[in-house]
Amino acid sequence: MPELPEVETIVQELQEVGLVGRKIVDVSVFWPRTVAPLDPVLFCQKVKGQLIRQIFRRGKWIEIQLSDCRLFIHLRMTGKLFLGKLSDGVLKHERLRLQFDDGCVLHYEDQRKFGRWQLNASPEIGLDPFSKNFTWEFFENLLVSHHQKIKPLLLNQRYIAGLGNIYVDEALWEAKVHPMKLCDELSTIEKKSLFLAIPRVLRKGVENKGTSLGNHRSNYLNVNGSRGSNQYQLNVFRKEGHSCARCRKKIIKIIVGQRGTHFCPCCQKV
DNA sequence: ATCGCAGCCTGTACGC
DNA sequence: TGCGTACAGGCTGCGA
Repeated sequence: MPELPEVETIVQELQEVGLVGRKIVDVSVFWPRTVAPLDPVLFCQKVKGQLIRQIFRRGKWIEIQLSDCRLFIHLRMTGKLFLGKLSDGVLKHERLRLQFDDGCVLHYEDQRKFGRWQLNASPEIGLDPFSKNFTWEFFENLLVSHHQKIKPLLLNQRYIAGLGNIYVDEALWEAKVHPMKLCDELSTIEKKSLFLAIPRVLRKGVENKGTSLGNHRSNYLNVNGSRGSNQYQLNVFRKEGHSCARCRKKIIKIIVGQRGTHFCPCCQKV
């Protein structure tokens, strides 16, 4: 579920609520696979007693630097972090919790159990679109050296880290590129437009504190339980049947690389 | 190298 | 109302 803007918002909020500097005095793992392949008992032993030094985002990963190890969290589809109190009972979908020295608790909820907490195993992911190294040369070279549909390439975290289904559809619409167009067949104009659109749609997502679709609890929520507002700014994602904001033709939905894909058949031609 | 599919999970929406 | 099916913002591993 959470893509780069949602994870960035979560990391910012974890910093704002003062997680940095706190000491972890206890750890509970309610769904063992969350910390796989590590044994939950071992995981608790290693994390217990450590101080939170710093919190970063790397693509869709949250990296928490502890006194003498690093914690990498991937929220996948339904992972959420909430701050609570020691007295809180175990929440319905709570899979893990960290307890701090001041009585605060960090709850990790994950309805579908896909999320992962890893110790030290640094994820092998590509360039973050906000990094200095995300240059036109890098992007252009990436596209011309692969013969595949543009959308699956943009979703591949080994190349570019942070884009997911929502922001890829939005970036392709902004750049007027058909999601099934082969990436080594994009024109220079299309490649340049896409190169600019990717950071732009992500930046807008961060400014709006993420996209919270629908209204049930499996959707993305910020650390304080509030919703982002980027869902009100989307142009194509889950907008099938709506009019394109540019040309007024109907947005349609197809499947590309096994993922629901929304685009304007008039603005985005193969 | 790339593609398509199953699998990992739970819950919701929708058709009958 | 109930049941079955499809689908969901992610990612991996497998065979073709």
